[in-house]
Amino acid sequence: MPPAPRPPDAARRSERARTAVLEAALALTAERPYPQVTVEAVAARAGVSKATIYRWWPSRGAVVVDALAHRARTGGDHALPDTGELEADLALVLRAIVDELADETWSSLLRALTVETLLDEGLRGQVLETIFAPQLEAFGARFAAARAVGQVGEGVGDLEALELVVAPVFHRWQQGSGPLTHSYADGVAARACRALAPA
Amino acid sequence: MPPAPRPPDAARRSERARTAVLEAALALTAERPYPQVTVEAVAARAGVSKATIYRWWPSRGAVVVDALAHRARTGGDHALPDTGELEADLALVLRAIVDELADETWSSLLRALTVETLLDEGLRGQVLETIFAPQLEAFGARFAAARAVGQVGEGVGDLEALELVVAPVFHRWQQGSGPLTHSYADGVAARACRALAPA
Amino acid sequence: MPPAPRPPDAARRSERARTAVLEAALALTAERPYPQVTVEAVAARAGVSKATIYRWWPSRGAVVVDALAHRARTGGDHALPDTGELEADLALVLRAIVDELADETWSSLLRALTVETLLDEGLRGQVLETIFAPQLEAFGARFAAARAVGQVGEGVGDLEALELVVAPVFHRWQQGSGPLTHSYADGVAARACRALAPA
Amino acid sequence: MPPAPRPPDAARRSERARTAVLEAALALTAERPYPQVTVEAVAARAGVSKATIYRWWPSRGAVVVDALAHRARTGGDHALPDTGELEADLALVLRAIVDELADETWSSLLRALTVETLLDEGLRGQVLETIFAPQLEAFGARFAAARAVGQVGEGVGDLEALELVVAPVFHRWQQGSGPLTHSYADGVAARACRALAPA
DNA sequence: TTGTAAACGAGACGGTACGTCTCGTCTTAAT
DNA sequence: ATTAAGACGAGACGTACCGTCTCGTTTACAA
Repeated sequence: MPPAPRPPDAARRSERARTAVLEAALALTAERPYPQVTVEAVAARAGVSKATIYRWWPSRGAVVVDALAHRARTGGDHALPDTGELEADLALVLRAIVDELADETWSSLLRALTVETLLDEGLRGQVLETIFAPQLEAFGARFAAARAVGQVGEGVGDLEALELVVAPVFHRWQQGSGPLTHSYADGVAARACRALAPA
Repeated sequence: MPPAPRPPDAARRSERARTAVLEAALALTAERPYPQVTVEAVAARAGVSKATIYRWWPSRGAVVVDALAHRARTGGDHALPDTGELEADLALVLRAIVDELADETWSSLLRALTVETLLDEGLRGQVLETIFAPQLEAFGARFAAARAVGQVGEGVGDLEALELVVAPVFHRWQQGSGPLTHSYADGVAARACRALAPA
Repeated sequence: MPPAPRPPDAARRSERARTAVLEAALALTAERPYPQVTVEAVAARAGVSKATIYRWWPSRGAVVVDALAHRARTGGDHALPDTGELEADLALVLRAIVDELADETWSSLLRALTVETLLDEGLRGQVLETIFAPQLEAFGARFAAARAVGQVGEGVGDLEALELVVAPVFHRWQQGSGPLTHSYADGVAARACRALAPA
Repeated sequence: MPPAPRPPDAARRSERARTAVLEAALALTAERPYPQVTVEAVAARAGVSKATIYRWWPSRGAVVVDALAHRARTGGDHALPDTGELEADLALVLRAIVDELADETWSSLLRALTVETLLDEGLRGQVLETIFAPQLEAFGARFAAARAVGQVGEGVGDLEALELVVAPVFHRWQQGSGPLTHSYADGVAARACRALAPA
């Protein structure tokens, strides 16, 4: 067995380097085709040596996921609106999502994130925890409120409800199978609510 | 302008080479991590020179998409069962999909396909036409029958209906956010039918 | 055991690339400190890929040795002058050597060659065969003629005689222990002849 | 102009660290291929940080030269034997040199020293002063005695005489052009004395 | 304050895969 | 049946990154 390379000392880590790498990764991912987002390019853009990147992240994908997780973390709360009308609230959220997906910057980032999760099981888990879970929690809170006022039945779990709401939108975005408009968002919200309504 | 490289003569194309490449691509994609499915490896496995691959396909992604499209084409019909009960039929289809996704071979192929469509706009369109469209048509036919017997309302398009049915499953598969079981498939079918039912 | 990487096919080797590499190696070695003569720099200067260099040479040292051997090979004959007077002939040769050693270009090349032979046993043997041996032969021929006319005794081998003549000069060059002038060359030739003269 | 990094205060220098570095450098140089004698390795072996080495020595070569100079300094006197017979005394010395060169440890150190002097002009000068000059002096003393008893002529300087004696041996060692035996040493001594003898 | 420990920027290392380009060889379809 | 156009295999090539390494410097902590 090799002498087990001692892990780096996190206490001595340069915050400057860390931030520069994450920002460079985001910027490059947003502005060029993903295959051109190489570790080399990130290092150059960040003014950091490749060794520093490999010291702290195992792969390009890990950097990108970390960058997006970092942005998600610092991006403020994820709480859904609650006007008392679930369908209207969901429509609002879906319209926002649709708008984001229309933004080429955001779209590029999401594509990159998706590619990496498809290529690396570990990263998928990380995305699940750091990005997906908080969103599920936010949706769960809203669904709980809806259940309390009888807008959602008891038989459907939060995860299933969330999928009902967002999966069609992401599916369409990923397939390019149809337009992503506000009216489409409204329709998805309406259908989801019909499916979720108590029997 | 460069002298425009004369396109190869399709009439003289070696069917042996073509088949070998597609099969090698499928086999490699199924059996190893996708980044290791290189053109070089496909050529070696197929007993074909790299030049031959680049003569007929513009990229690795194109080979993989072609391979899967080929399999889809020759894979028999896509018609959905029609027992008169939409929900039961959809549940059956979703169970079959869930089973396929559980198969590591098929799962690998789908992951590779997804990655390529995310990285190349053109391939996404190709997948849409050669793989997605036939499935949409099959679903559309079944939905039409369901509408005829009043199990599906008039207000929902085929595409939206299809998304309602399959998007949650693929979403969960891609995120790894929950188990992909038969009972889950049944639940998705049930919720989709509630959403689709006439008002 | 790894699958033994098949050796490259020498028949297909690009003479252009080979020549460019050897010339670039010589040029760089002549014009900059030897540690800066990297494989990377040689490749860049030669307009050749690093892979090509590594395909055909195992190390930087091998390239440099090959380059110098190539130059020695194509550099014309090594025959010593023969005026009948051994001492005068040797003085002439040593003056030429001293002049070469004074040339910074040649001096750089020789330094590099020496470094590599010190670091790699195999290269030392190669230098011995391709560069040293021909010179020994040339000297040997002259010594034989000198022996025939009684200017050199029978008891001294060619190798020992050669060392007597050239070792002091190279030693002084390498140590920097004294000036390398024509009169010094004359002195060395004179002393060597006294040592070689028949008893 | 940068704030001119104050040179370290030699008075405060840790003798422990200095000794450990020099000894580690010698040990490593003796026991492994020279390219693997890195500053990192020396620091690790010496139980000293790299920064400490770079504070007191400008380069790896300087450490090695310093280490060998140190050993030479503390290695006792260099006086040559004087039995009244120059040739016998020189033969004795040359036999000792040949024995040393046969020792792989010593040979490794000398190879390293030679490499560094070839790569760095400054180090060559340092070696000349600290290692070569004392030896020249020792030889010079013996030659003076030999001149006094008429075994060496007046026309040959000490440096030239020294070269005549030792250069062939080092030349052969460096080239690997022939065996380094005691009888070879005797022959070199004999030839040198013939060359040095008064006219 | 010195020395240690370790992270850092720089950049060469040896190597993989890319996509292009000769080469001969072998197929193929139009003479 | 012959021929010639051209697809084929093989594989060397220039390019671009990979992930690792060493260098020499810098920073933060310990004695």
